[in-house]
Amino acid sequence: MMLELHQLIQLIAIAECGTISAAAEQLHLSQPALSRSMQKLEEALQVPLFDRQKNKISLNQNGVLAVEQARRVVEQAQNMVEQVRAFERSQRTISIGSCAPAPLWELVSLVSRLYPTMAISSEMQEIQTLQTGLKSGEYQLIILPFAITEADFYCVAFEREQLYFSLPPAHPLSDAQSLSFRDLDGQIVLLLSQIGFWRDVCREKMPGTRTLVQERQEDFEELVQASALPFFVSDLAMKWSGKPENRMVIPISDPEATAVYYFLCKKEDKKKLSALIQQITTEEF
Amino acid sequence: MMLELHQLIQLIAIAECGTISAAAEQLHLSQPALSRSMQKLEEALQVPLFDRQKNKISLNQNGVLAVEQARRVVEQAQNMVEQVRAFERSQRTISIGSCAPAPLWELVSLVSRLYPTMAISSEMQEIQTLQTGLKSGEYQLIILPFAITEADFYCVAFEREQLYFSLPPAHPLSDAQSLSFRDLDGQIVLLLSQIGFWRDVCREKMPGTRTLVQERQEDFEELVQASALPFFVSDLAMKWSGKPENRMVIPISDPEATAVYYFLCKKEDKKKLSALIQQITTEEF
DNA sequence: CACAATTACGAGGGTCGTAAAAATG
DNA sequence: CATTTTTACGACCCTCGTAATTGTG
Repeated sequence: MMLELHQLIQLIAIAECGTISAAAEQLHLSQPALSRSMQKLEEALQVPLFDRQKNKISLNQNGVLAVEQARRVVEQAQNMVEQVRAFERSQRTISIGSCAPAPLWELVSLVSRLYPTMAISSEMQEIQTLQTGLKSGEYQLIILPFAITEADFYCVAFEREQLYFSLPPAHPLSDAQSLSFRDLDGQIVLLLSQIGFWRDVCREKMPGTRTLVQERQEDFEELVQASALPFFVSDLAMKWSGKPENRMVIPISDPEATAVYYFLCKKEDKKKLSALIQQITTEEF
Repeated sequence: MMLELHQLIQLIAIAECGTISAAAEQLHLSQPALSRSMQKLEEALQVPLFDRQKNKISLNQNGVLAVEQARRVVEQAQNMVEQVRAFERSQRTISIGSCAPAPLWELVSLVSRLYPTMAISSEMQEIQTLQTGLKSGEYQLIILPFAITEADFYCVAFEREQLYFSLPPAHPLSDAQSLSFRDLDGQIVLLLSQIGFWRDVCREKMPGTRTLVQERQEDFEELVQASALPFFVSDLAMKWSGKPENRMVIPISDPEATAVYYFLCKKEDKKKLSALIQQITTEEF
């Protein structure tokens, strides 16, 4: 005779339900089946767990202890299942964290082509979170707007993004060859919420600006069409989605309007990601 | 599908044996049965655990993690079995510790009459060990040669033992009415090894005496018959085993030759042992 | 060719559910 | 009389072992 997990789960159910009948129902099992199963458990333990009166059954002191112990065993087993599943999942997914949306467009497409069997999970996060996440293994690779030198990290330039103002033709500054953040500071500007670290740049360089932040892409598009408000575009955004219609696109001259994205991964993962790294370092962006 | 303990045990066996065949043999199982069982396990976990080459099987990374986790689960389960069994055993046994053999004769017989369903385990131990053992629950009741007052303990006098010298008639002191330890100090004395704290009394009161210590009762009896050496008896010993033949029995006058044994148990156990305590406190010894 | 793993298949053991019995409030 | 537990019994699922297949060193 062998102790089995399902018996422990049943024991716990009985402890929680009070009667065998109730527990059997909860377990989608017939009453007699559960009754016999508990007899088997007592047999396996070689210890009586219940006080049996013809009509009623209740845990004796052994039973109370056994339930307590069984909870630990079952918890440990559930823990095992979770851990193994999580590990397996992590084995076949590449988690990407980025400080901005644009690099993901290129990177996700690249990764999915190079590692077609892998699942890809990508998200935007605070720069600090990205770094600790890379260290902890939450991310296999991250995109930062600057290079960092850390012993465990491999770091290489990935691509460049240039920010532009998008202005309606009627806008007083729409014929400028170039503008700075200051030129539009104080005006109302349309913004998408999911723009990562650009949000911080915006706050810093245009502190007097009221921003209309749109959560949803569609709402943003709607407002772009309907309003004459300025907003931001970038070379990468236009490469992927095209130039905004009926708009003047004017480069922003501040150095902060140009981002160079760096690709980072753990050095121990360099081998696994070698195909990707090769692609990045050789490809022309 | 349900994770089961026997599958985890099998997984561990495979990890330890290296091949399914070897593990199957160790588990007294056929090779195909074990092979299928592991397929079921992978199904239950929804995670592949093995690298399968037509002819060879080996744990993959998931498998290595799973084995590690499985060990914990199985260990926890074994631990559960042990704990529950130990508890059950402790429930139906009364453990008695004594500083000397004589009180056990009466006490064990008393306990076995009063609690016929209980198993009795009795042993002699150092006084210090007895006290800590009572506190830790290793003993339900102990016998000490003195009373102690401790908050958690219930303490009551149990019985009295008076020590005698047993001398051959030809011994120079054999006609004395009474003797002290000093009177025989320096002579050779026969001793049984299992006499508990009397051994300490002996060492202290007769420091110059060489003792011939016999481990086995039969050897002791043999020497008693064959030699003319003095040895000890007590009123309780004589009550249970009779007077030694062809010997003079002479009381020892030192106060240390009289022991008053005290019965101690945890106050929380007083109720369980009430029948015994009633017997002890009312009975005349 | 010995050895290892998987697949196929029939036998047997074990567990299930239904039905019945016994006991209790 | 409803509720709860246990026993009895037949059905069925599941796992086992044997045998056969495939592949490897």
